Amino acid sequence: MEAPEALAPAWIVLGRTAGGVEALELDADARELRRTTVPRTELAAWVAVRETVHRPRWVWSDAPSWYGPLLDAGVRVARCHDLRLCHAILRDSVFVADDAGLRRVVEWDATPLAEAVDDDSALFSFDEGPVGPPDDLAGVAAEFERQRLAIARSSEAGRLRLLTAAESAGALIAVELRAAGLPWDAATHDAILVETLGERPAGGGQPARMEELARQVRLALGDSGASLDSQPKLLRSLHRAGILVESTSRWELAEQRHPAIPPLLEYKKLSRLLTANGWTWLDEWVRDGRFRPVYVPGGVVTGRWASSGGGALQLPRMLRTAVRADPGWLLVVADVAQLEPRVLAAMSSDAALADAARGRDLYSGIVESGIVETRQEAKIAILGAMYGATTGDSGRLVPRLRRTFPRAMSLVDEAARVGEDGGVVTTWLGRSSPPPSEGWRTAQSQATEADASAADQTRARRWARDRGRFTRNFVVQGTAAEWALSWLADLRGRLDRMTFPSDGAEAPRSGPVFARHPHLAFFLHDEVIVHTPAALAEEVAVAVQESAATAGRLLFGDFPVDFPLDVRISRTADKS
DNA sequence: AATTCGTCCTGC
DNA sequence: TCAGGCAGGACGAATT
Repeated sequence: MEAPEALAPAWIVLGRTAGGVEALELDADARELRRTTVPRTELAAWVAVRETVHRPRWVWSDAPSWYGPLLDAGVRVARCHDLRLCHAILRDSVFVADDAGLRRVVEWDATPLAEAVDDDSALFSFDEGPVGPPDDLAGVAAEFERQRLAIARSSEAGRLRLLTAAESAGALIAVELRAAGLPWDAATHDAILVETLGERPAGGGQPARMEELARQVRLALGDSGASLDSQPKLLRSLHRAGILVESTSRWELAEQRHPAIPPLLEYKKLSRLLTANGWTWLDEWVRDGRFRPVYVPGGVVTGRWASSGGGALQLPRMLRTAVRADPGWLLVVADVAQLEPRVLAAMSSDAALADAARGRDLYSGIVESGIVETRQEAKIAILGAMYGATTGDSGRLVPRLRRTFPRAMSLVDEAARVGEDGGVVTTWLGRSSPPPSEGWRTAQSQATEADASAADQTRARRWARDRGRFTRNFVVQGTAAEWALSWLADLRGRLDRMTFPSDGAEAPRSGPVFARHPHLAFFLHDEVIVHTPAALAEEVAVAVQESAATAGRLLFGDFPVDFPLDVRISRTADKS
């Protein structure tokens, strides 16, 4: 080999120069081994060799800008450290006491890359500041050293290592998900649209069924010119017809008894489908049989992913039959049952809640424990506990949970108290909530002064409770996101190790990089879809389960909580 | 004319 | 389906 084993790099830091790329190879203790300049055109091949020989952790400013082009060139890597994402975590984490100067470096507080990339004007504007983090080797290596030290000096170094590794794995997976795409059958989608909306109008105008429904509504209202697409105008038309609603929202309309209401509700439903996921969406987002949304790891304060473009977070259920595996391939669709309460049980060491959850539907387990009558009650009670409900059925049921699951409830109650007091809360692995805004703190301190008005005090209390609900949910939602990232990262590794049957299915349309392995095709909070050669589908289904168990052990050790999955093997991603 | 705000609906 | 957390996107209306 070209590099002697003794000099095998554990880390390779990449930075950009005018003509190409500079690489700094480091050993396991981050001591410098070599510096190399690589012409841009040779980067993919250079990376491929080192990946094959050494499997280093690639250290770069951000995964999309580095890994996107590498993947396009057919090169995958196993591990990376995404400095931009990890900076955001370490900057805010209360587990970082000695930050090695990390919090003083503002240039790494860049806007999420997807925003910068999507906004063409940012490329040409000079007054909006940097669109991305620093990218020269000196700047990148310095930030890496700060992050390395910040983690190493933390009393919770193990958790932060896990979190930064999981976050970085997520960064790779997000790029790969976009490159692979979700197999999408445009013909099925079109058939659903035609069946639901009616034929697509040739020369503009509305689909046939919507047109007919609109006619029925106008007839029933006795208002031939009624506008159904403008909320204020529709509201006025309804009032003129004697339908005295305060809004045009579905639940309020549904309470009314009037012949115009059923066709109006149906019209609104169809209108929603047409505008959000109609033919325009299909033309714009589905190419070559793939839906390729932009995933934004760490895009949500809690650590959940966001998405940008295509509405990947809101694929309507009725379109899931359009998600269709390539010929000879299958989809393995898996989601976790009640992830968040299970995570809560584990992080609070609440054995009673873990018992109620074990091996079955958690809500049924709570019913069996006797504190509520029905599964539905159990569900709204648990959701109320995690979201901070104080009124209604949910708020009424929460006190019962407090008696039966005191440890779990005190964890979320304490998180809410800290938030109301202006404090910071932290997930299991160390992602901390942002501190309260200046305006929030000002409102709180003003409300305690002698001349504070009743309105000031009311507002301050409301804002305090709002923030308490946020921090209450933050610890659970954020830790669930950490579990999900661990699940995903472990699964990715298992899928890569599976061998493609040589005489098996034809290559998928996902591109050459994904032609030889089952690969992740979709991820949303607690659900994954794997696109796999049919012969490997059973093996993939097992791997998905094993990865869930591994994620549980990785985060919570031996604490006896399980994470049962609903796993389906199918041509489509239909939910039964 | 361009940008921001508010409403509504989808997902977890 | 209301309450109670986190999102994205479309659209019309209001604002600049």
